[in-house]
This record gives sequence, C-alpha cells and structure tokens, in this order.
Amino acid sequence: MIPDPSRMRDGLARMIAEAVDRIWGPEVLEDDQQAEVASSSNPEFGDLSCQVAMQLARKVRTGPVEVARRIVEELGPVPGVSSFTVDGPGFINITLSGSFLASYCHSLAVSGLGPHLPDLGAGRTALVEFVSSNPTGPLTVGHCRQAVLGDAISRLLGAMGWKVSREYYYNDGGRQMELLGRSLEVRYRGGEESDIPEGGYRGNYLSGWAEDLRSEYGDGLEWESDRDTFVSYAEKRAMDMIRSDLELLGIGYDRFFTESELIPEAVDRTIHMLKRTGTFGESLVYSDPGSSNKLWLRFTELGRPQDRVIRREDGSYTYRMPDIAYHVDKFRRGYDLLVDVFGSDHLDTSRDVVAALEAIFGADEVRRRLRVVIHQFVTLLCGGERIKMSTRSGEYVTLSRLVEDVGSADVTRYLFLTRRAEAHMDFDLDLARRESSENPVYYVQYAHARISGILRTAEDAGVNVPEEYDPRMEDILSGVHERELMRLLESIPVETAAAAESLEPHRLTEILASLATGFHRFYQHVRVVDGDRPFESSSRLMLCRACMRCIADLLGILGVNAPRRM
RNA sequence: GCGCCCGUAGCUCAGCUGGAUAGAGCAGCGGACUUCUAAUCCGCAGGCCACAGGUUCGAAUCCUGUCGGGCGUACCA
Repeated sequence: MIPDPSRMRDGLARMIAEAVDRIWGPEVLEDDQQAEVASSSNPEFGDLSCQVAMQLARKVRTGPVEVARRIVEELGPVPGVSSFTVDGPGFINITLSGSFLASYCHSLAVSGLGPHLPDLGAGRTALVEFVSSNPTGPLTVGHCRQAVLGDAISRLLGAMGWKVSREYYYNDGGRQMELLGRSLEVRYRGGEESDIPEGGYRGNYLSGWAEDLRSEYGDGLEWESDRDTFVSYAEKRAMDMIRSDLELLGIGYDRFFTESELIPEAVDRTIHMLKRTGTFGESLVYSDPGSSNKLWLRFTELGRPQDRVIRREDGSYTYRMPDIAYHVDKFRRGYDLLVDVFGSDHLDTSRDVVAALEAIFGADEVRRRLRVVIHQFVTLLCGGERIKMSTRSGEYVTLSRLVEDVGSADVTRYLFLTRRAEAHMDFDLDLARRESSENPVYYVQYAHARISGILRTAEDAGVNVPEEYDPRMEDILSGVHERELMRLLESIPVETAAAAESLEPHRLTEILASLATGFHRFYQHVRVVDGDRPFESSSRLMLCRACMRCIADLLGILGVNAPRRM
C-alpha cells in the first residue's frame, strides 16, 4: 500500500478513538471528529498532533495530561509512527517514521500530488457559474478577480475528483441590451454624445463597432426598422470581447447560457411552482393591487426583508425572476454541486434567489447542493490614486489593460488569488509592476525552475530517481534539512483538500509559499548531485522531484505556469 | 435606519469550525555567491490582533455592544 498522509491521519484518529472507547467506554466521544489528527504547528511538537485529551479531561474527571498518557499507552506501537509524546497542556504529539515519509515522497516524485489528493468528488458533477457579466463592454478589474477566483475554484474541484463544468450566464434580452444597441446606433449615425440615452454606454469601443457595422451593412440602418441588428451586433461584439479578455487569463467556459434560452416557458413554470408553494394557503406569488399583469413575490414569507416585483406591468420580468428560473434549470439538470461566484453587489439578489429555491426544492436540498461564494470588491490604486470603476461611464480599467500592465497572466492570476474572497482588496498597479521581479509568484516559480536545473544536472551526471522505492533511502534523508522538507510535503494533500472543501483557492498560495521557502532553505544547505555518491544523490533527487511535482501540481490548480527555466 | 463583509507589523494581507511563543511578502537595517540558477538564504527591527465586556482550562479565532471602512438596501443587472 502506498503511504498516504490523509489515510495515515484518518487511521490514527480512528485508533485514538478506539483507544478512548476501550479505556472509558464508547459513550465518551461525541463523534469521530473529536479525535481528529492535524498537523503540528511547530516541528518541536512532532509532525501531527491530537487534542482530544484536553476535550475529554472534564468528562472523564482526569487531568488532560494523564488522559493523553493513558491513550498513548493504550495505542502501543503504530506502523509509520516513530513516537508518541505528551506535551504541554495535554497534546498528543506524533512523530512520523522516516520510512513512512521517505516512501511517501518517493510516491510523490513518481506519481505527483494527484494520487494523494482525497477523492472528495468521487466522480460527482459540479457546475461553477462565474463572471456572468452582461455583455455591455469590456471586463474590468472587478471581473478579473471573479474570473480568476471562479476558474481556480473549478480547477480545485476538478483536482479533487469532481467533474466540473463552467458556465457563464447572461441576460441577452433586457433593457441593458436595448441601451447598448441604442448607444451603438448613436455612434453609427455619428450622433452627439448627448444623444446617448440615460443609462447608456459611452465607452470608446462602441465607435469601433459602429465603424465595422457600417462597413459590413452600409450606412442605411435605422433604429426603428433595424433595432435587432444593432442589439444583436452589439451583443456579439461584446461577447467576443469578453471571451478574448478571459482567454488572456487562460479562462474558458463549457457553456454560455442566455436568458432567452429560458424565456418564456422556464420562467412561467418557475412562477407556477412558486405559486403552489405558499404557506397558510397563501400563494408566494400575488398580483399587484393596481394591475393584474404585475406580479410580486412574497419574499417576506421566506425570511427576506421585502417583497419584490418579479413581473412588470408590460409583462417583462425583473432580473430576479429569470435568475431564479435559471437556478431552477441548473438544479433540474442534475448537478450534484452548484457553485455561484458573485461580487458583493449581488449578495442581496443571491439571498433572494436562494430563498426562492429553498421554497421550491426544500432548504436541505438547497443547502446540500448549492454553495455561494461572495467576494468583496477590488480597489485599484494607480499612481497613488483610487480608481472607481464603472462600465457605463466609460471610465474604468479593463481586464486586458490590467493584464498588459502587470505584464503577465501568471502574476495577475496569482496576485488575485493571494487573498481570500471575503477580504477587500487593494490592487496597487504600480506595485504589481514594480515588484514583478520580487513577486510571490516568481518566488514560487523560481523554486520550480531551480529544481528543474538540479534535474538537468543530475541527468548529465547519470543520476536519476529509481522507479521503485529503496528502503535504504530513509537513512540518507534523515538529515534535518531533508526531514524538514518531507514534513512539509506530508501536510500538502490534507491542506489542499481543506482548501477545496472550503472553496478557498487562496490557501494554495499559502501552501505554495511555504513549500518554496522550504525548498529554497533546503537548497541553501544541501548539495543534491554529487558524482561520487550516486545513491545519496539519487535519494535527495527524489526529494527534490517530489517537491517539484507538488509545486507544479499546485500551480496548475491555480492556472499558473511552472517554468523549467527562468 | 436595516442586512452582509472587513478592521492583525510602516504598507498589502495570511492565520478565524477555539489550542502550545501571532505569520508572510514588500519597505528598513546588517550579513552570505570559487557551489545543482543570489528572482535565493541567514539575522535584526517592527504587534494592547480597532475598542469594551462575556463564554472557556484556553480567545486574533465564538457571543454581545461600540467605533471606523466597503457593498447592498430598484418595477437596473
């Protein structure tokens, strides 16, 4: 059996729980979680630790240190563990054996991180919706964060065994598109700035489209008769622009889903469902007292702050309604997991959508299958100035401009992923550019490139990593620096799984930084390739290769390249 | 006003389903290249974890309140 950190931890937790059962009886532990075995914070406390003794002390009326001692005594020797100690207020600290760590690292070196990541998805399907910006102009810095976040979450789930699809949903039939078409038409006929309607779009990109439109269709188009041409042309150009912006970051979708694919059947059906689900015999949907055509949804009945109009006087829907119908559609399509990635400006709407879904499918079902990630806004600092972004005014920093200014998709992606979604983010453009040689990304990539260099040197010297693990390697890797690096590698699969479970890709940047530091430190102290000592070289090379595979695999999950030379 | 998010080193941020001395990058200061890449490493300095209470054997982490900042509070999306 391949040595594996996750299995080792689970196994130890189970053994500890069983030991507790044998000593104090099965009713003492509330659940298996209580005996959880986690990474130790500090090497002097071993590799792993368990704090169950401190939690049990009161219940079994024994001091925590004594509780820990009895558990350790009951455990006896465990394969893969070199020692158990009781430290501090009652921690059970566990030191893994050199052979366990070395053979695990051999597996990493040969097969990479993949086989050691827990199969959380187990082939189940997930749909990740992100960006979903209406096609009215180029994507901005704000979308950039969401794009990178959604893509990284998708990759992360994919790495954990989920079958992931990415979807972009947009409204192609609403008032916004009408305004966009109208704004294009003004440019097309060479109208004045003041002709652009209230709420219309003023970006320069529209002039270019207008020119192209003229050369394609001539200059005889009229708003009254060719409305659809203007609108659909604008939509097409806008979506082309969005797609190519996303491509700059290496982001693609499995499907672009438009609102018109829903209307009218799906929306009507959804309204029907909501009508039937009212409590106290009262429908969730009710007509406006002043107009039979206008419909309200009784959100207050669902614990939301206020009722909302879902269908206007003229029969068109407000944005919440198709959004709910779209989510119903996604539920119906049978995905095991739905992930929505939204900016904080959509929080309120999202809550309403979730409330409506709970009314239709039941709260348990929704809680089990839908997870919403809300990220905070990005403030762009440029020349010490804060830039407020707005697509409509035409004043904004576009995603493509940003990627160009930062100078690299890798850097852009990585920098956006170093903060957790809920944290506000100041993105200092000057700093991103200026620091680009001493950037956290390059720090990590450099570790990868350095190891690649070692591998090249090793190849020239005829040193390689054997296909099969050789138990004698354990002795070579017993030095403090080797040991330290193996300890670090041991924690990676578990940490990665935790990042996936919480949908927090930023944790991978933390893992990568510590991995790179670990390697750089190791490199400083240990010579790997030594022509006179082939077995030593090969053993250490194995460790380097394990490290390199982990870095490459984790960077891959973030969508960042792992260069072999820098 | 109400709802959600945030407040940790000079700056940007990790750490938050409670645990053992609070971390990183940048900026500052001082060291280390005859070496598989110095885009590196080592050291120093820098903190009432916004504030006040509470729960606990134990709180940056959980609860309450206060003060700051962001977003939302549309028959726009």
